Amino acid sequence: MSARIDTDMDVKSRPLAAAEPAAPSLHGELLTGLRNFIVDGNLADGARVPERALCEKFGVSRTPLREALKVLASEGLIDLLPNRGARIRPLTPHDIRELFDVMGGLEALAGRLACERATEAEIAGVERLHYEMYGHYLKRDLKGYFRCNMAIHLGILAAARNVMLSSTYEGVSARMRRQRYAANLDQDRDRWSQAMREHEEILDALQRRAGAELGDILFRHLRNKQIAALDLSERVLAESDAVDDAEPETAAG
Amino acid sequence: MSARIDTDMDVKSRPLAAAEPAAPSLHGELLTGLRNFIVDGNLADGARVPERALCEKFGVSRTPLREALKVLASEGLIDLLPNRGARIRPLTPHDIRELFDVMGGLEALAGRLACERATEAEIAGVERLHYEMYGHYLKRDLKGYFRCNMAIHLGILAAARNVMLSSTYEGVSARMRRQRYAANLDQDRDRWSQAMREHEEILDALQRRAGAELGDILFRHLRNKQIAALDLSERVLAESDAVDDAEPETAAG
DNA sequence: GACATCTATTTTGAATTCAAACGCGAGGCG
DNA sequence: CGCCTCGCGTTTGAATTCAAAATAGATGTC
Repeated sequence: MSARIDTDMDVKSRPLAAAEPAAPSLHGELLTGLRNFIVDGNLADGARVPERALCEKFGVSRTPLREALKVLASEGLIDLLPNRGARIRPLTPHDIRELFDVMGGLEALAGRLACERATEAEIAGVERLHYEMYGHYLKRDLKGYFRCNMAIHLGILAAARNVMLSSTYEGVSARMRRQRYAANLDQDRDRWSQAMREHEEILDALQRRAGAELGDILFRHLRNKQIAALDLSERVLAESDAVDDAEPETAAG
Repeated sequence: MSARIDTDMDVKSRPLAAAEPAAPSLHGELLTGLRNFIVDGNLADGARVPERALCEKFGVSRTPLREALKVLASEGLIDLLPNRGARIRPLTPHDIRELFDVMGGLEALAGRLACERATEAEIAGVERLHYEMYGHYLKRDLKGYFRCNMAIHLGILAAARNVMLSSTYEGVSARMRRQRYAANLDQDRDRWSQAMREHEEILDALQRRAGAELGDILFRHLRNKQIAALDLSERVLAESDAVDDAEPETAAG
């Protein structure tokens, strides 16, 4: 349980230090900047989004800023309460479960498509990263391990050659990135070696171009990550999720 | 060939008939209304989105309308060209392929989750719909068939109990709905009976709660739909998609 | 007669403005 | 003493305004 779990703390009280004087406001510049600002955790969970302050920070008036907020709300990063402004959307354990499952579905899809479309070079690239990651695993180098891990998943995503998948993935990824449950693999050796074994299977299936199989492995891989992450987050938050399986959801309105 | 393929025709010349005087503009009302307006095909592919006219139609000023346009652009329904306004985003065959694959991934995920979480009643509901659909198939009742088909897929989605999955699905679904390649099943008996057989497998796997298997079937089901749709769309458009496999996509920026 | 250039009008993007809703605090009441 | 109500400043949501960019039209040239 390292630092970096602050769910409600001082983060928000930071005076929004005036960064660069804001570039000439290229079309999507503001949106991206604002999204990064939020994803990077500069605002605490549930905190009000200070419209005024952000206008100054980004050097724009409220009109374009509110446009960006609307987009971020549609992406699920913030909540927009009528007449009560925007707040950072806090993720409940239930939300996290959902996000991991969706992520698992997207990873599975990426794996399947990658098996159909990856070039030999791309597969070789993943293989190289895999062994590099294995090295980090042996040395218990968590940082290097994570870097390779992410590169592998991004490599598979890229090999899937599907722009819409990539952008959907990026959206989900952004929401998860806000959390940073830097899975405590170094504490939990079993999980780490299990993850490593799963990665062996991933590489194997990719090399055999066994799409359905790879998809299945990737989904389960994410499931296991989810379990580890929730285990951690629940241990930390000790926040019951009673409402969880309550609402059957009528889906697509 | 039936009607309803108009890709470029008179649709746009419609004078934007002033509909209802626009409700009291509940928070997301405008956005939803505008999205439906576009999804329903009231504007032709590539057509300019007439800001001014829509303001009148919905009874709002340009500010909230532009906010809505930004959101729709982020959803991929329209393109927003700097200083040149919004246009309806036309889907190339390449886009359609991507959409179908993503849809397949989402359906697969829904199926997998449904196997974990569906109640017996929900499975029974899908079973009922399945046999009703089979009846329509025997009678060659395309309309009834489609209705049941959609209900089955929505039923599985609902049983997956994942709000984020549902909303992602809805987003993709909306983009596809604009196309309406009312798959010419009545022309293509082979495809129709193949689809019916696939649905037998879907029901079977769901009843056995065989998640991975159901996911696989659903993905392939969508793949086959994709092939049929593209076959149709390409036959109609005769539009080459040369750029297709060109751009490897660096994914997640 | 076709093409290029310059001007007027329209459209876009963003700031400003304005009314309504909210939230906080003081004062009044039970 | 605690709770409720009223009023004031602040914040929000949306219309209006304004400058810059683009489009269309007119004019001149080759």
